[in-house]
Amino acid sequence: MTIYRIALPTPLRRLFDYLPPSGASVHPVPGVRIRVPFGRRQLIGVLLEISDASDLPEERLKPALEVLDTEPPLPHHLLELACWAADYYQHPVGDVLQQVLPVALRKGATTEAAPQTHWRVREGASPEALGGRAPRQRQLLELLLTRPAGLAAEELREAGFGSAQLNGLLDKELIEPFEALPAAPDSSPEILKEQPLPLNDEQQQALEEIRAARGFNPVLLQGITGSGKTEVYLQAIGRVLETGGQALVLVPEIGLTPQTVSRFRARFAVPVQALHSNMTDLQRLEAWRQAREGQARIVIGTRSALFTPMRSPGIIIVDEEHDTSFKQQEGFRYSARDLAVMRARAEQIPLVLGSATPSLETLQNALGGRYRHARLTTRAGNARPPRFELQDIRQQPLDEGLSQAVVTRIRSELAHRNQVLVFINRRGFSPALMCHQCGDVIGCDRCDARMTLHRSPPHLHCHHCDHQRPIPRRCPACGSDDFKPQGAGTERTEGALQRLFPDTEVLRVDRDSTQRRHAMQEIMERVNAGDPCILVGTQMLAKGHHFPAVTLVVILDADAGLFSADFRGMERTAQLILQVAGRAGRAERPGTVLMQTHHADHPTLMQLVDEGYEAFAARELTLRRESALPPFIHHALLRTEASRPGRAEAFLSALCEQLVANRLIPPAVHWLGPFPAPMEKRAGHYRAQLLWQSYDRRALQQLLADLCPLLEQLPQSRQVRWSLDVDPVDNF
DNA sequence: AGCACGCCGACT
DNA sequence: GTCGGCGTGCTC
Repeated sequence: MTIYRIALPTPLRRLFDYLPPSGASVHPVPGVRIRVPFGRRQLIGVLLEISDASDLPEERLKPALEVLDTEPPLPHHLLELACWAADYYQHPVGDVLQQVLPVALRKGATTEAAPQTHWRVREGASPEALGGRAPRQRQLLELLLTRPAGLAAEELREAGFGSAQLNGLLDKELIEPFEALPAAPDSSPEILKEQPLPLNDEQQQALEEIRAARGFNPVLLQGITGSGKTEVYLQAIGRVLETGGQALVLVPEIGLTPQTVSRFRARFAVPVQALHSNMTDLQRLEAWRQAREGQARIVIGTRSALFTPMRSPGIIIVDEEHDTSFKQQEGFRYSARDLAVMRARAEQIPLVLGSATPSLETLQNALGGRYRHARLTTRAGNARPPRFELQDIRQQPLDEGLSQAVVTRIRSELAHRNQVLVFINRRGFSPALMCHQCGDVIGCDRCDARMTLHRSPPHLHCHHCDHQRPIPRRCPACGSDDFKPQGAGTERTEGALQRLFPDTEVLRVDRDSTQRRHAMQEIMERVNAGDPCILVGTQMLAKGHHFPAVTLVVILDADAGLFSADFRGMERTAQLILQVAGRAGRAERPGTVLMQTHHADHPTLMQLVDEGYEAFAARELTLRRESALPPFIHHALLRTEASRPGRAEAFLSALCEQLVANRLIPPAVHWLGPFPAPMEKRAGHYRAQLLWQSYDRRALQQLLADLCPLLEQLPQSRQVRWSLDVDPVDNF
């Protein structure tokens, strides 16, 4: 008897047994997709094992319907990696495999190249027929005349032609569509399109570290902003391309800007594929396919691109490795950065983890000798790093959050025709609306949180559950109509600065102001024009873009992360401050970073400012070691939520009792809780959590493996939603 | 997760 | 009388 053991996209943590499809003679290899009946519907799963027996009686087994692949879509080691990750993150393997494959494949598309619409010039057609008008149509026609084999509609769109021109030429019967397989991208023998930049000694040293060992070779590339990390990436990739290899580049979610991609395309003559969020399912599939076939030589993408198969993997680069967007925050809570290490090991290739402000996890691995450590400490082209100043605002009068000293500095910078960046990590007008009569603050009905006041358009908005409502006329508690906004967000700061500097353009950059299509592009054009202006914004300003004409960066609320309940608060704050600081300045105009604070004598803040990130990180690592916190100890956080108060906590208590009763907790594992989540009520649900910790990863894994079946069996589990976060990046 | 079954309240 | 609320059970 032959049994197919299949991983299906359900939250059930097990494989399902099927009989081979009727009429099957040769059995497929594990890894192929199979369509099967499942209850009353059909699902596409991945064959993981072929066995000769099932735990179920044969009459309960159904035959599979159809094998969809002749060859597994994922190469063996990626399938293994996905299964390993399912195990490690305690996520159902069927769901993991589902997420690892391109959407189109989940829905049953073929991995073979699909025909696409192409356009070519009709026989005998000539540009003369167009006369003097329609210059764009003429350009398009001329382009097509140079390509007798035709061009894909896709390529034409990329070249800037739309349906207007195509329809125009079609109407005149000058061109015709036809279906064809996508052409393999140009495989010119040339690798470089432009010459590499000369490297300084540190960059040269870094490049040598990356090439120092054959096979798996993880390197932390720690380089301050502007030190030329990207040039090191490019040259490391160049070497890989020369020997026929491919490169995978992972960037944070906001980091995948057209500029990033164009820098790679400008350097290399080889095909560069970017996987970005506004591609259609079929476009993504085609990019994925080209990577798998080895045609795409460089693949750039965010977290999910980690699982892109490559025919000849040569190097993996994780840029801004400290960025938390590499960790998926729901469902399959994997860390693409950590799995990149696993993948590079499996594929025996070098891995570069790049950052100006490495995560303490990665830094500790480098300091402990598990990764090589290359440092870039000087800015390219003699540019000076920005100078930091703490602006003590204790007892100072503040005008809507702005101290007099800060206003004066902004004025002086603008007078020198420079640009100013004001960073405030809070959107909206003000984070709280208070009744001046009774002191009541308007809270969200569904969360233990205050509602943020927005002025454009005027409404109250809960940033935790997205609930919105109109601003009440009268205080719900006392009936007064005398409200006072408390604290400042970007909208309020923008208004205050516009009032103080009426002749200067104030540009706000946050999620709200950039929602409109091309809004960010328009702002960037204004800034790039170079005229004096003030940029006000959230951390959106800190990522992706560089502002060479900015000479003054003001951090309005440097205290915000200083006393966070999360032990990672200080690390995040330091990374954010340095990231914002790095946006400013160029060679001839060094930048200043002015930090408004009530804690100008805070030792950590002072150390960060005076001695830099590495000294800060060393101190922070000592604290973490002494307090038995990650990266020295390993965490797994069990989050629960229920619609009735107390249920989530009771569920966790019951779980603990069971675990203790069954002696399932290894001595090396300790736990904290259950306790209510820091914001107990959120989006109408009451939340509780339990934190597992251990110095011994294996012991922790052992416990987690026993934990999940128990969680599913607990009688309360239908009333409680739970999720397990292994190696959480925020403990909330 | 889906999807069905099943058993009690306010509607035409 | 039925439409539909969501508790419970199952998926090879």
